[in-house]
Amino acid sequence: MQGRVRRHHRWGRWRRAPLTPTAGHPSQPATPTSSADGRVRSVPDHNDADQATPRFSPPGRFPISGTLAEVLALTEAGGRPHEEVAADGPPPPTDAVAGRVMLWRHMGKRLFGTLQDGSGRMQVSLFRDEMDPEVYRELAKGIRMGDFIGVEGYRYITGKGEPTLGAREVTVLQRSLEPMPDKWAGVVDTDVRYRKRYLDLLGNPESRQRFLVRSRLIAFIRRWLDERGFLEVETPMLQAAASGAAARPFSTHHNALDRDFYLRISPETYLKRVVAGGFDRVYEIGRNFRNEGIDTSHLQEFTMLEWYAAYWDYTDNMMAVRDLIVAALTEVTGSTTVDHDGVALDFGAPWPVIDYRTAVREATGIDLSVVVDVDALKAEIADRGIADDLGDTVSYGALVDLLYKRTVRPSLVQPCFLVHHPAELVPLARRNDDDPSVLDMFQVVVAGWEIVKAYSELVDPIEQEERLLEQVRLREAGDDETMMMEDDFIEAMRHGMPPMSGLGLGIDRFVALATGAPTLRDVVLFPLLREAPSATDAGDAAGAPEVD
RNA sequence: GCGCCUCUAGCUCAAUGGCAGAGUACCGGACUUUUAAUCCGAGGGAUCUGGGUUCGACCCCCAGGGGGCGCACCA
Repeated sequence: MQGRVRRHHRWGRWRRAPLTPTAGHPSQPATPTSSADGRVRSVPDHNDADQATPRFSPPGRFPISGTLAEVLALTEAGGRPHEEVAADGPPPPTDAVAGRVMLWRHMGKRLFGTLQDGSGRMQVSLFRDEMDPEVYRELAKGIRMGDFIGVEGYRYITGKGEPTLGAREVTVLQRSLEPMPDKWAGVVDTDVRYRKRYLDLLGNPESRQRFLVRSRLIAFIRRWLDERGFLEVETPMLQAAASGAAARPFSTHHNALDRDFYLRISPETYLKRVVAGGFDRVYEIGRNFRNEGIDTSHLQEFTMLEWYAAYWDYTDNMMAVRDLIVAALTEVTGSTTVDHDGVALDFGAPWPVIDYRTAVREATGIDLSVVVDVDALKAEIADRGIADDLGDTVSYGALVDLLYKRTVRPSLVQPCFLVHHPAELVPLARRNDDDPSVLDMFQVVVAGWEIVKAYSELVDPIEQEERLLEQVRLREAGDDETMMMEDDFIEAMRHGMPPMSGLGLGIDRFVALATGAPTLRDVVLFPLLREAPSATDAGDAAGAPEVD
């Protein structure tokens, strides 16, 4: 890495004399135009990287007849050998393609280049005998990796069987002033991969594939929900009270109102208000924000799917989400088995249903149906040496959660349903009719990752108010991850809410599992990072960011 | 926040405490079927920063910065 200031001293490539007579003169920009015979276009060049404006006027559009993948398929299907196609001289162009030059192999009187666009790659060729030799020379010497070009040409198959577009005209669309990533190794430095994601996408096909899968997966989920009568809605990200999850929020400030707001940690209570308004099935795919630590399975802003269905309970959601996950995996990967860190996760097999308190008892010997208050649970946890330093944990729910995460969750590898969490864990969930100390709730846990959380919703305004007041008491006692009271939400519930069940699915984690990505940062285009060191800071030279 | 690892040419990586190198990219040249083309030649370095030890530091020590992993926190 180097600072901007020094770059121009290193790079001689642009100090070369311009290749065309008019290319170097600002008042006479070398617009790429057809040469006299109308067959090939010349190569405009920059001759000085300090010149901010390119000294040619690249065309603003280039009509293509198809993507590289499309033209490649046509060529594969109908292409004939070059001797045959060009037996009576070079044939007229049949296709027009455009893309970034990834490889440029010059071999004297002919050259082969590889273009890349959003659909893939395709080889193009230039023959000196099929164009003005001077223009051929300019193209052969002037095009560099990273440049964008448009090629009009004819299809043929090379002797080695490679479908190729033989160029009759080449148009330089825009040039690259910076070098491309190593053409074999790509970008390896993770810092560069995250900060300059465009280079990662260009040079690392597996990264590109991951984001393709992400997009397809989200599109599939929308389609799946739309087909089942769900309506996509949007609810506020700026909220007066952060609610719907146990997490610390980011706060921000509205100037005109002179009032602080929180970035939402969950859309839950707003989506329930929408259901109260008569839209029986709604969903939202959007960003949630949580002010927490950074690791491979947590992001500060993450994408969550939440849906709510009136007249469903949590068992309806168990069936629905399993169907969705299996269908989505099949759609984007063609399989119901994914590899995670060398472990094959089989979503196609039955998902066992694991009772939360039973699992905790089997893992620790602590029976949560007997140990029901904070101090007793603390003592049990300390006695067994499961965790120390519990002094600042003030709520029973938080302790239970900690216990589970330490002892049970890591052992849940294959997809499973974890059900009937203790009632203290979620103040918005409905209690079980037979055992009010647990919730009608489940999570889907895979590889120790919670990818789904869902429950039958509490729609009784009286009980809801009581349980949120308990959260407020816990907050006053020092638990900073409780939910806040929302009078407006309670009021909506007092107007009446149908029985319903909601579900949340962590899109980032699902994508990471589907693509075998070891960290969530690999499935987010621009993950939050520390501030890049500034190029203007005295003494700095490493990792200088590209500010332009 | 704590611990461990890491940072060398644009990129990917070498270099017992003794003249900082290769591949690739870029620049010049050769080449009529290449596939990371090949071959010949040239240029390119505050070895992340600052301090220290030493006759001598990419290398050892201290401090700082970026990144990764683990722990903690959390979905």
